[in-house]
Amino acid sequence: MMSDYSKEEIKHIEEKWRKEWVKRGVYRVELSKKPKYYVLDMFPYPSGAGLHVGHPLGYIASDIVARFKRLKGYNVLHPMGFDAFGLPAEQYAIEHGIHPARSTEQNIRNFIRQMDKIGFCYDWTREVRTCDPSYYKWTQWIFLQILDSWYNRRKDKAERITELTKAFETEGNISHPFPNIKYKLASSGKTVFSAREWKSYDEKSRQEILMQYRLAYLAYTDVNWCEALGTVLANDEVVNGVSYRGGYPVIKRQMRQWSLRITEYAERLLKGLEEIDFSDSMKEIQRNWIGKSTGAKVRFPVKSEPSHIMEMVVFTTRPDTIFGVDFMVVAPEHEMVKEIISEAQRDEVEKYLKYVESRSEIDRMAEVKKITGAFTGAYAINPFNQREIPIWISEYVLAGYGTGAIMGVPCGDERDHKFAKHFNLPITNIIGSHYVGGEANPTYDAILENSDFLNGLPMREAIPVVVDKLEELGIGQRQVNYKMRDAGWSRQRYWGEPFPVIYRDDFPYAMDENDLPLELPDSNDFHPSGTGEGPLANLKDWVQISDGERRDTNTMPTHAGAAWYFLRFADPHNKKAFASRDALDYWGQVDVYIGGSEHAVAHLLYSRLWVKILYDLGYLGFEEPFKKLINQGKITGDSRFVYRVRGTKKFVSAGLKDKYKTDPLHVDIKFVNGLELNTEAFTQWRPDFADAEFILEDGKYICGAAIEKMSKAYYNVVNPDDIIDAYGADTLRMYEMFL
RNA sequence: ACCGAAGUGGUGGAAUUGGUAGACACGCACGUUUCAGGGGCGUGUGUCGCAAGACAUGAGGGUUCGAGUCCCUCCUUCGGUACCA
Repeated sequence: MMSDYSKEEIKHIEEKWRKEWVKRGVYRVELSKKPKYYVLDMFPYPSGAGLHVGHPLGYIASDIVARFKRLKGYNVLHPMGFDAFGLPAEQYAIEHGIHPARSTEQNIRNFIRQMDKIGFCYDWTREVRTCDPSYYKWTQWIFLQILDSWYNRRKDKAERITELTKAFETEGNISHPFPNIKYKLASSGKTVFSAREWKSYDEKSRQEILMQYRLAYLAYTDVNWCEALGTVLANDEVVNGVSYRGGYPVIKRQMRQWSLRITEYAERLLKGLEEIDFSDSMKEIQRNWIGKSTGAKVRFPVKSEPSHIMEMVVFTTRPDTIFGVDFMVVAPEHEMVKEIISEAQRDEVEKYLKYVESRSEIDRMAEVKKITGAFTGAYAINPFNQREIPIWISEYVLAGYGTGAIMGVPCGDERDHKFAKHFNLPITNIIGSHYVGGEANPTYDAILENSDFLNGLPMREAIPVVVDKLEELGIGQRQVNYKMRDAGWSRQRYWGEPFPVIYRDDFPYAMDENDLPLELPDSNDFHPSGTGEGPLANLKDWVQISDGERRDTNTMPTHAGAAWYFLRFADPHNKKAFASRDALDYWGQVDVYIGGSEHAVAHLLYSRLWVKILYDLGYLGFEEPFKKLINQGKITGDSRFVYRVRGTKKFVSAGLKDKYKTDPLHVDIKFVNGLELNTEAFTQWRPDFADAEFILEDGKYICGAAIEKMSKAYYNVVNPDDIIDAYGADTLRMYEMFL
């Protein structure tokens, strides 16, 4: 069974054939008359740590599929590339002064070396890197196409902005209302305008209006701002409301940023799931993310001390419970809050707002048991029975979801119930014996009581009755709501694609396509500007083009380059287009896509979005990028522990550890043979172990063991290089597949 | 907290519809082999017990003649929760 070849011979043979493959170009593919097959791995982020044996798990599987299909006579596209923009390279640059371009280049070289050793049959002539100007030229180009588009709800597809202006010139926006229902015209305070009005607007007003429709648009959105560090932080860098580095307070701050109007595609992204072969759990995750719910929008008049004439709008999936509304809750950030506070409540509300500012969204959702809130002093009027309902603010209502306001029905909703109990608000029971006071009952089956014209109706049947009534009285309507929000597309970072726009009079205009790529300017200062803008703001000469012209100082997120790279592989060297239509038509969709389930929402949704937009605009013949998705699973590591006697430098062998009070410490598996620790190597590992003493059993130090996820932090990583050196590439491949 | 997935020997995992739990393999132990070795062959290997046997599929309940599989409650781990990739 086992070959009689030595390590050196194995190495020699493998190297010889790898060179031969490259020399003969055996894995190069071209367009042909043969049927095609496209096998793709999710391209890696080239981290400084290199590949560990977990990475190749999926790559080996796809390699086997590619080889199989090739032998079956298919023309197989099996490329590899690098998702090379990203935060870690930038942080590395700040800490070590090494330009991200250089560290990224080094890391990629190491990745390729490691992958080559494993003997993958990639067509390296097709390699793409998202940080390469010849690649991101087309990322920027696609962004400009998105910027130049709007979503025509009547045709249910994206169209060019010129189509919209044509409509405005003939009939105003009557057929195409503002996508954002909260938006009102600055000039009139209205939401509609006529053709005549449109023609009377100046350039800036027109652009302002068009911005409300564009699929890529500028708007004020929240960021995590850390005053002490003078920078915007990723959610990952914020832990319990303070910065991960340094522990400084972090607050939310509004910044003018790019967003993609992915919400316009919510329904199509949902429907598209039916025709693609993803696992049920994957589809479930995407469905939940999109979060479609049907219900009604209800308008309540508001009675407040400042006595503005106003109303508030809530979205509810349970309009049948409208007579059980005992309070209203508005998100603390909601713009109406400041207009309705009564004098008596002002101090309390402001104190509360200060508290909320310090809380991350995740904290707000996570700590549901902790009930907080403040009464505004204002009241909403139930439109059916004129009952006065107190309006509260509370962090459990999020501004971004629905209308940012809810109606509180304590007998039917557990969170509302806890809120009412906590603040001693009266609870109206509309479901009779289904509610006994201990906890809420979210049933649909109860017969309604205390509910005026709905009395005696089962709740399920009451829903259409009450919605019809709302529509009849003009105080509400049926409404489909999606939990998904538009995608924030600006990052205050250096290492990403610059936005190909120029600001004139503080308004962005698309750059000329012929001037792309807008290259990332060279820099040796990667520190944030301190003003909330990214490091690019430090490069004054680059930012300020002329007196009236400025560049955007943000860059795109890494999702941008990753949202279309599978298209570039079809025609990676094309200088005239992101890929030729011939190549796109031939290679088409990815037949099998292999990668981790952690990308279920971000990468996979953005890729689906970009493909749908390009399809709508006529650049593609298909609407879904990936026909079939396979999640490859994970490799666990076999960790080893030593046991330090608490408060000493003595380490006790595993068999004797129960005789002492000990703390387990991970020890690098390099120093352990089976379970036996190489104590000499261990003492040299770290300075603080240099004078370690060992309590041995049978003359040996035996380690503890556990199976954990493979991670550098647990010192249980296995580098594929070592396995290949010891056993050869085929052994690694077979072994991983056997696992 | 919410959404998703998963918990079966030392390990990877079998057990297609509710019908012999642990197939197959890795590892380990012992033996064996003109046996360099990480090779070959054999035996053993869930736990307790000398044995008969009893107990075992994250925990606890339930349905059933019969539950890893169905139902309820709970626990743990992993992934995601919108600026990590």
